Amino acid sequence: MSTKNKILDAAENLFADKGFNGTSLREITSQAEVNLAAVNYHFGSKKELIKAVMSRYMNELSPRLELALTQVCETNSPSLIDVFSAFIDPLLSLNEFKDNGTSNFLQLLGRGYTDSQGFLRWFLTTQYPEVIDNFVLAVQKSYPELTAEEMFWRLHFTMGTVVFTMSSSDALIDIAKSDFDRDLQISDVIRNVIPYVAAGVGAPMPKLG
Amino acid sequence: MSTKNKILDAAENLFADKGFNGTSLREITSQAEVNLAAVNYHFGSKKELIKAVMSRYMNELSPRLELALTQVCETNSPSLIDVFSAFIDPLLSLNEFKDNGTSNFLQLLGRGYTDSQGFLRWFLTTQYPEVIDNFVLAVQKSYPELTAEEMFWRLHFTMGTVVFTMSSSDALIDIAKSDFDRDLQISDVIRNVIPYVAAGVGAPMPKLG
DNA sequence: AAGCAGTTTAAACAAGCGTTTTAAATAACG
DNA sequence: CGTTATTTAAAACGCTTGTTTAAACTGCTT
Repeated sequence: MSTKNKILDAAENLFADKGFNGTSLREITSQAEVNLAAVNYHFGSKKELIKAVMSRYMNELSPRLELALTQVCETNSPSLIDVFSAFIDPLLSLNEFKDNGTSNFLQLLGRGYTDSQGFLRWFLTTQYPEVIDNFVLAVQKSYPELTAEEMFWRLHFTMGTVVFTMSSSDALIDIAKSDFDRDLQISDVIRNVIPYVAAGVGAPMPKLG
Repeated sequence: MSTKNKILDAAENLFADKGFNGTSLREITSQAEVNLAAVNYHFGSKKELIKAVMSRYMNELSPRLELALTQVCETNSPSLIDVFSAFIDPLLSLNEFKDNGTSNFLQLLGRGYTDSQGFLRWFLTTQYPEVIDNFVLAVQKSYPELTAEEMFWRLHFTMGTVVFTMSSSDALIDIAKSDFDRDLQISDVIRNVIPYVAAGVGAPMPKLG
């Protein structure tokens, strides 16, 4: 395995676990068993390393997500459950791409929105806008009465639900084990959250105030 | 104003804005216009300062929330909208307690769940368990079919929605202004999120798999 | 007025951070 | 094989972090 990939793998796991600010380059390089200077040699800076970690996933996920959402749009009358369910397979496919891929990616997404004052949000929305566009189109098709403004709010609420849930999914899975004696995985958490966000996005439009 | 309170006020604003990890004691003391060592003198450590900032709000909020939720439980057949609406007044009352109180508190809550690897979650759930208990009781009253396990998940999803939304509420309000020409405040965001979370928690129980 | 606890101050501490620099080792290629 | 380019290695850089120290100052009581 190349030094570059060893760094990416170690960085990904540590970032997901402890956040970007909370992970030092020395932790990364010592877990990757490479020299400290290798990060700056291969990636230039910590910030560029973060981008590289995210890009590796986005480049894998983005086309699959685009395809799945396009297919949903082409069906006759997709429900919101259908729209959100379109995320399942592309997300779970990240597990074949890499161990713990799904979990890591979703946790990284969560970190990126709260750590580092939104620079990752900027990065994702400017580098991968078509993902959001496709998603908005799919939701519009299944809930045409939703105004653009309500849509904006509800999509952001959904982002919050998913991202927050995933960034603490390890703790949730632990609690589910101890409190309800359930052995769950990240895929179960994803399937669990879908009815929730679908109902949230599908809530009736509030009366005009 | 006492040094202690100057520190608490400055710390609160900076923590809400940049997170706990992202804020240094030197930033806090220079904004508070007190000496650096004053933090350790009055609070002992940065961690204790974080607790103090949160406690100041929780001690204000907790009894009001308890009262409001108890009152909802006493009504005949409360809807989930009623339950979540019970949060509005207690939360907005924090604005009288302090400028930007509501916004700051909710953002701090969000920070506390993602920064610092969940120590704040531990602190809140162990120090203020009655808030959660009351909330669970109220939800059970308005949706008795919900199993304890489903309740656990949905309450956590809700926490995620609210906490994430609030931690990025400033950005959301900016977007609402530029995209939809709306001048919103934190109270509008709260009112906006209620139908969403109420619908999410109220989603039909999924079929047994 | 002296003493004293409570508070504030400036300075220093040790540790960790991202990054850079140096030199040595390795690989690629004519 | 020899030369050039790439990659690794160890050390140091300058800076920031939370915390501690010891001295100075404050306002109050005896």
